Parts: sequence; structure tokens; C-alpha cells
Amino acid sequence: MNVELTPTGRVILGMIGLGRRTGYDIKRLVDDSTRFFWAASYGQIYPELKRLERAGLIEGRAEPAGGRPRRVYELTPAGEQALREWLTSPGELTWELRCEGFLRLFFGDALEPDEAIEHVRRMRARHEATLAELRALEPATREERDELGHVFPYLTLQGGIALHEYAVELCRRMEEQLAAVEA
Amino acid sequence: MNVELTPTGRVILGMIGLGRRTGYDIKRLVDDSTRFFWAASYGQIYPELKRLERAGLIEGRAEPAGGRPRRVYELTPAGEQALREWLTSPGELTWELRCEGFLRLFFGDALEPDEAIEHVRRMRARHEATLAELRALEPATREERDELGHVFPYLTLQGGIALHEYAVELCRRMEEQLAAVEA
DNA sequence: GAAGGCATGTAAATCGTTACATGATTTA
DNA sequence: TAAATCATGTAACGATTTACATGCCTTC
Repeated sequence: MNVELTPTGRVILGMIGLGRRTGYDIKRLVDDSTRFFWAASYGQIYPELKRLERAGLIEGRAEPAGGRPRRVYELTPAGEQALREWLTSPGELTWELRCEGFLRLFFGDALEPDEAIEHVRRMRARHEATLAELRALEPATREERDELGHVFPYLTLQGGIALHEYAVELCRRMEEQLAAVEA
Repeated sequence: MNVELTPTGRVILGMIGLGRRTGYDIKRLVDDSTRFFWAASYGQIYPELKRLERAGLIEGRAEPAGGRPRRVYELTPAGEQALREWLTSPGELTWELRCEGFLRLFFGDALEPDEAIEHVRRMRARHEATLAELRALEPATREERDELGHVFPYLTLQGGIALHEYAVELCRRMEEQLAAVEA
């Protein structure tokens, strides 16, 4: 067995594992949840759905019957197994960050002191904005936990909030440090 | 003016801004510093060096003369200006994370309780390993600060260390939380 | 003289975003 | 009836990794 999942295949399989879904659903769900640590776009999702179906991991059913034409997918037994295998596989956990804030900060010696402080302020604003988005997701995620018993999306959201809160604090400390040096 | 820099072009320009460099140098420097928030590979670096030179932002000089043949680049005045323009430009700061640890955690409801705890333990180990790598970079980065006056790479490293320390703490708290629920 | 680090590069494959095209249904 | 949302998809482009190829120089 041991089907190799593509990066996007992983989110899709996981999302369908949480319930029957259309490609559109998956995109919306990703945008409202995993986006902050794992994004996906239509250009990836729809082709990947077809690949996963050809591989026998998911099965789609057309659901026209009066309503809008849509194709709803669910996991096959093989798909359920592949999902579990991935979730428990011992391979390295990829961790990749692309953060322009940190990159610009790294090159901060090319800036005037006040420009550098201003930059850190912008980094902080960036994290504060993300924080606001995350906090806005809290009610719906809690509801999902209470009503569907999905506790891990909520736990994950709490973790994300904590991390960005810490990042905000860290920026504030850097601002103070830089201001002290300038004075 | 306002030359559009590609993502990889940014690191390259910044790195050359810190001193004359070959493509090989840049790759090593990136691997020892920005990699944790901005990676780059040979397949990007060498073609991008040529593009930047064609665009007039950097200038390479062959330095054979007995030693190994190498091509050393430095910023042109236009390159210096483009670097400063980028560093102070008001555009959105990209922040993209691809973290399989969080992704698997998000789907943790498909796991047994002890499997989920084990996963968080692995996430923590992951951050601890990164932390060890970052701490190993401290002496050299401090030296660079003291001898070349590059204070921002050091500041950035401190920030990275703090963030991963916090992530480790966060994992520990999650482990406790999950263990409490199980009991 | 073998191994390891210095040095430059390319080709192919993969991965991902953006923009576009299309059209149905629901709600204001 | 207009706007918003649901819904599916593709093409083009851009970004990135991986693997390969090559060869010099220094150190053991």
C-alpha cells in the first residue's frame, strides 16, 4: 500500500475525513482554518481531487437532483487508511516559513535606526492583523467542537492565537530595545 | 525606477549588500541564517544572479588569477537603491507558514488520544531540534555583530530562538492538556 | 592519491498562485 | 432584477526543489 500523498493531497484527504465535501467546500474550509499553516488554491484542489479519486482514495458522487450541480466526495476505506497512515507516519514534519518581516529585519543594518523601528512596528501590526483574523474564527470553531466533537481544530486555533500573541509581544520588546539603543 | 525584485532576488540583493559574495557564498550564508524564515536553492540563486546583473543591480567580477575560478558580485549604485527601496517599501509583508505538525494536529480527531499526544511530542522535538541549530549559530553571529557591526542578523537570531522556545513551551502545555483529558 | 570542501551551473520535475471563463441559484 | 454566493474548472505563469554534471584546490 503506502500511497504517496502530495502536499495538497494531505489537506484534501484530511478535510474530507472531517465530512463529505465539494471542492468549493474544501477551499472555503482551508481559507477559514488551515490557511494559517497550510494553504491551498483552486488550481491545486480540483486537479488533486481527480487524482485522489483515480487513486481510489476518495469517491465523488454527482448531486444535481434539482439543486446546483456539485460533486460531493467522501473517503473510501483505502482513503481512510491512507489518512491514518499519513497522520501517524514517522517521516520528518516539514516546517517552512516565508516571512518577509524577518527577512527585512535581517538586513536592517542598511536602514536608519528610526526606519528599523518603524519596520518592527509594521511586523507587529502584521501579527496583530492575523491575530484579529484568528480570533474571529473562534466562535465558529468552538461551535464545531461542541456540536460535532471536533476538538483538534479548536486546539490548533488556540495554539495559533498563542503563537501570534507571543510574536506581537516579541516585536514590542524589539521596538523598545531599538529605541533604547538609539537614545 | 522601482525595479520589481523576485522573491529570491530579495535575499540575494540583501546578502550582497552585507558584503561582496559569490553564488556559493550566498547559498552557504542563507543556509546558516535566513533559511529559517527565507530559503533559497542553487537552482534559484545562479540564474537570479545573472538576471540581477542584466538588470544592472549587481556587478560580477571574475576572480581567477591563480586561485579557484569564482565570480564575485557587489551592488551597483542602482542595486543599493533598489535594496533600500525594498527594505522601506510599504507593500504587504508576506507571511507564509507550511507546518505539517500543525496540519496533522488539526486532523487529530482521526487519531487515538495517545497517538495525538505522541504527535505533539514529535512537534516539540522538531522545535527543539531547530532550537539547537539556531543556538549553534549564536557564537558566529555574535562575532559578526562585534567585528563587522552587523547587529540585525544577531537580533533576528535572538528573535527566532525566542519564538521556537515559545513553541516548545506551547507543545508542552498541549501535551499536558491532552493527557489531562485522557485521564 | 583520496576525501572533502569550494565553485558554477543546468534540466527536469514539482508545486503553487493568479487570472480567466462559465453558469446556476439564492437573496435583497 | 441585480448582486452575492455557490460551484467547477483550466491555462499561463511563476517559484522552488532535486538531481545531475563538472572540475579545481587543499588537506590528510
